[in-house]
Amino acid sequence: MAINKKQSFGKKEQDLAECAKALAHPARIAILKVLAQHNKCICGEIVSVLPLAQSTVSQHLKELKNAGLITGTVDGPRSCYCINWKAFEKFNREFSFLFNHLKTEQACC
Amino acid sequence: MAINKKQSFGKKEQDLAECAKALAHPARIAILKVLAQHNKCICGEIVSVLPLAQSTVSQHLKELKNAGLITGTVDGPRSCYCINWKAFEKFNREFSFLFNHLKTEQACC
DNA sequence: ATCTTATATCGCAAATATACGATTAATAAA
DNA sequence: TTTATTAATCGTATATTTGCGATATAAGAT
Repeated sequence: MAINKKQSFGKKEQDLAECAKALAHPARIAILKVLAQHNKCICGEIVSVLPLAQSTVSQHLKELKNAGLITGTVDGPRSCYCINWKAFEKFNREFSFLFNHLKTEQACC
Repeated sequence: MAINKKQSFGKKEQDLAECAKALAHPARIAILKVLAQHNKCICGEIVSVLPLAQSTVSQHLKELKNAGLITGTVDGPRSCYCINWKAFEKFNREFSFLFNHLKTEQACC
């Protein structure tokens, strides 16, 4: 694109969009699902479950971490990721807050 | 990318990701916010509020409509968009459902 | 010290998204 | 019928994302 216009929107809009972007790929949804089901540190199991190369999974994990949706600690040759439930709750809260005006009214089209 | 791997994931994951992708831009969040505040059909007002060209806004509206998050009817020289609250509720439901395992437990990292 | 194992990072190619101006389409107004 | 007016679509350039193989890194095992 010619210019990046994202900066011209409010911080809330940018943050929400950023978080949504992290969720905008089935691989990352699948990763989160695995993490949620375990709800404990798991390591290379994610790669074996997903139909993607190790490097690709690592990249997706990095994006989820950057977005704050998961936490991760490196522990030598293996690392450990967990869901950051607080971030999810925040996302849900912000998300609802933005749109919870007049929800009961009927749309006209 | 060489190959599109999105198809190798489940339908639920794909749908959720698709919906998240529609939310993954501050302009579209801003559009939804405006629509939510009005909760009635508004037309060119969106263009005048956003810092984007008319054609760009139209494209964003199209994406939101494709994702099912808004409804739109063309009415001659002006069109009319509304939030599809049902779609939002569904998104919220699916989203929570995917991750509501063991939410109360503490993550380990 | 070398080998193994698990994971991150780099570099690249291909696909998709973003943004705009120009054009088109479709109705209302004159 | 001609002339606005409003919004969709087309064509396009540029930016970003996706995905992989190759390589690097970091610790444990031998």
